[in-house]
Amino acid sequence: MRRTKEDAARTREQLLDAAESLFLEKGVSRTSLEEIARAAGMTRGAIYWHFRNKSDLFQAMHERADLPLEEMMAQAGTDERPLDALHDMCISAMRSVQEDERRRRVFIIISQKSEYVEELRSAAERQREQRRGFMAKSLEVMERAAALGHLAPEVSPVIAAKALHASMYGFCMDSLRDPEAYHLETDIVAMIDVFFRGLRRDAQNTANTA
Amino acid sequence: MRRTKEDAARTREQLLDAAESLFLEKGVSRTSLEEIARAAGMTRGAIYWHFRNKSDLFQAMHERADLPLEEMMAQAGTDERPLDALHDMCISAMRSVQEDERRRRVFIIISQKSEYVEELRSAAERQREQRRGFMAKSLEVMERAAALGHLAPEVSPVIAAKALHASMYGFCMDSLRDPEAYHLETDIVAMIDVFFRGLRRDAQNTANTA
DNA sequence: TTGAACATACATGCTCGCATGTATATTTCA
DNA sequence: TGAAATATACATGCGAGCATGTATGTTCAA
Repeated sequence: MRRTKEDAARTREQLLDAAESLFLEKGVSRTSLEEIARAAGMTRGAIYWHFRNKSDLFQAMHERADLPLEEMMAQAGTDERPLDALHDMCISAMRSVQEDERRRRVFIIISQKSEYVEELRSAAERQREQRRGFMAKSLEVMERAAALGHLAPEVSPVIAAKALHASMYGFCMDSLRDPEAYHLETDIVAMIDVFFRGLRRDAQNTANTA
Repeated sequence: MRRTKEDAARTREQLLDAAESLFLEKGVSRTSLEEIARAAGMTRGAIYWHFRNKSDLFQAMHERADLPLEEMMAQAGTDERPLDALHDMCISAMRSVQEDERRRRVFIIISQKSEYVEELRSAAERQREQRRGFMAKSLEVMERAAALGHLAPEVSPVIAAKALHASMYGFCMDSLRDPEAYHLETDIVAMIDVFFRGLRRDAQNTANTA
């Protein structure tokens, strides 16, 4: 009954798919490994072969839907119009969350269907690191924007960076909770525009936000 | 062993206190009723006397820390400077979350330590209603602000209301995750200022934000 | 003395982790 | 090259612990 390497890799993916569906539906803690295995057409033996335990499985599911924010940020860091680049990057990020089914589901799971306590400590720390990375990068961008005189003088780069993260997080959460009410092109983009309006020195510095 | 009514009421509060602590520490699903009872110096019998089950207990804990957003909003609705009133109301709300220990803990529990699935369905719906109420009220305020010409013409009231909720939610979540980095007077107020900068027609309409 | 406010006991059901079984790939070596 | 040796990819079974719910005591205030 032993499968080929490709079969095994496929099994692994199926287990992750099943976990994703069940976590989304019933929550992480209320989903048993038995259920996951059965949904994937396997038994628990398969899970214990591919993953050490439930936390490890969760972690793998999480990593499979990772959003490369750091890289997207890095690009904005060198642009001659930092705020415009950041603005576009935010839209891209929101788009990737809305359009990538898997990513959207995993985001819902980590934000609404799991409890961040001992068992998922490493996952929580991972998210913490991502936040720190985002903050650090966006702070760089804001400081460049300030140096170039694009940032409103009454807005400090640190506050701008913190506000950016909080707002983007909020946009993301609200749109996940009520997808119908947050259409990307009409709502999300407009909300991001409002936010950046608060950051810029004046209207002249605003790029074409058609 | 029968207590007086006051004793019983106190027992109930102690049970809720214990649940709060343990939910925060270990997550809702990983906390057993046995643990809660013992932490309160009781047994599970006491819990089943005061509450129907775990969900009911959770609900009670949640209601005990309710934030009267609706009422706070209603006040802003009649002000002659709607945006200023809303601005101040946001700061008040954030302050009450930061200063009320119980409210802060319960907010962390509902946002990070619980899974919104079947068992907590009613709690989730309750939060949903709160969001809707907040949205509706803030939309009214934004429409008045627009009618008075205080809102920037390129910002629609609907978008303003949606952005307000998302941003406030984000501020709240970030400050709960990393309280040290979000001091109310220096950081939170400044972030709220940035947001309202994006809403207003121009600087002249800004109140004294000393 | 009755019923409110608990305590205690028990039945039931689940889940995890591990240990072991087994059939098939894959490798190795003559 | 081909068959033995071994690693791989699971399936199955079992025990132990734990959580919930309920049923039934027990005690004391009113």
